[in-house]
Amino acid sequence: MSILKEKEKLSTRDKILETAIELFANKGFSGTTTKEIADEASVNEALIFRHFSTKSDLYAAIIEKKIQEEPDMLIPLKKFNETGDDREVFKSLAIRIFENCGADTTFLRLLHFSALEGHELSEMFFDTYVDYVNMLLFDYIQTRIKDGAFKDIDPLLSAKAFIGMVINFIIVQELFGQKKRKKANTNKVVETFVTLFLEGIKK
Amino acid sequence: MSILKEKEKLSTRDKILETAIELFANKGFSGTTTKEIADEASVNEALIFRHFSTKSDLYAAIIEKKIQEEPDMLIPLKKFNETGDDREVFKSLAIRIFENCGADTTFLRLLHFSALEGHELSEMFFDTYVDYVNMLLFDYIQTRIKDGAFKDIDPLLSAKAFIGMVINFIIVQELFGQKKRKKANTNKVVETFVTLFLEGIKK
DNA sequence: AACTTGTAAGTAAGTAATTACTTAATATAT
DNA sequence: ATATATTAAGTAATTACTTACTTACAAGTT
Repeated sequence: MSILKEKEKLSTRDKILETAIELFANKGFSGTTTKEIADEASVNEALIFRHFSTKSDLYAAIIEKKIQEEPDMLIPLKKFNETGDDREVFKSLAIRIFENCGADTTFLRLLHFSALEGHELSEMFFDTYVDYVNMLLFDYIQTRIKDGAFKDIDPLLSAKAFIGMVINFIIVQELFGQKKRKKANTNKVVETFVTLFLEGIKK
Repeated sequence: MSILKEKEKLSTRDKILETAIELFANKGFSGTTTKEIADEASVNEALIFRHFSTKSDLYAAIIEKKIQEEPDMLIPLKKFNETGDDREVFKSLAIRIFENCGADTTFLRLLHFSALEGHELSEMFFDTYVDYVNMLLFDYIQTRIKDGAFKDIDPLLSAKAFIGMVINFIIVQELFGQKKRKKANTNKVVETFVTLFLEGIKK
């Protein structure tokens, strides 16, 4: 396995972390045992507790790591002011979200498990991603309303509407998605959502 | 507690079921112990296994029960043909979804936990609710396109877009929602979403 | 009424396996 | 030689689930 080969190069601590990320994302916190993590990482179980004092600490370290990783999902939003093309802005945002959440379910599953299982860092996790995207898009929409390009509609709700269309589509496909269900053409989905939204909000 | 008083009237089997629903919804399958269920239901732990041969069987019984309960979320969609008012149709659907998912998080949490934890009945659970609503709305939109009232846009994607806006809003508020975060005015949210969507899809 | 019988409801105490976590000894590297 | 990495073998507590026993209650027979 290429994954194993990569892991052999990693430090013990990182082997534990990477394996734990996979397992916690797949089975949640209480569904994952420390023995399982150790076996999967080919590491003695006691080493987990040498690096992280408790199982909860390991979980917290994982979420903190995910929080600190600059989510490049947010990059296109920072270039908002540079372009005047609404369609391009919303398209690139949607595509970024698809690439970030759709390609690998680990992130989405981790985020959902942490919320459902009520982890203390779940709130921060959520704020870093979902809330932050909402605020950036909120700013953009507000500006375009002031420009007179968009209708005088609640900018935060509009932002949530657009994000909701995209995110929920991905969640249904990736989190609830069955094997048999065929994946949709991302480009067509994005085009349709952006058209629908812009036709609805443009003056 | 009124809940406890109600439970006293229930049969042992129903006491177990109701308590298990609460606990599985709050802490997931692997996060809930049979002893916990027994204690919370004021029932001897052995009785759980008299009624359900395994913990998994109990979980399956719960999901099956939820699946069989006619979801009244779907009622307004069946009256689609009776009215010609698009705005009223989408508004009543959105309000229904808010009432069904927003009032009590039990259902949403159960649905999400079952998907994340990969329960065998999760797929059927999903189809009964999410997929079914999608199909009903898909039919309506398709009809309105043929009527010439809506643009010639992909009807399934449009349906998913609208449902996505609403559902994701509720999920963020109820599943990820923190105590401090103030709940939005449901009516305003629905009005904004329906306006946005209809302006986008109407010819 | 009294007694037997059958069946379901309920319980206390146990099972073996697994849990998160520890300890104390050993290997390795500097 | 000193510090660090790694390990086998433990710990007490908890897990899902079982066993063997008692109680409750209704039906049938005398």
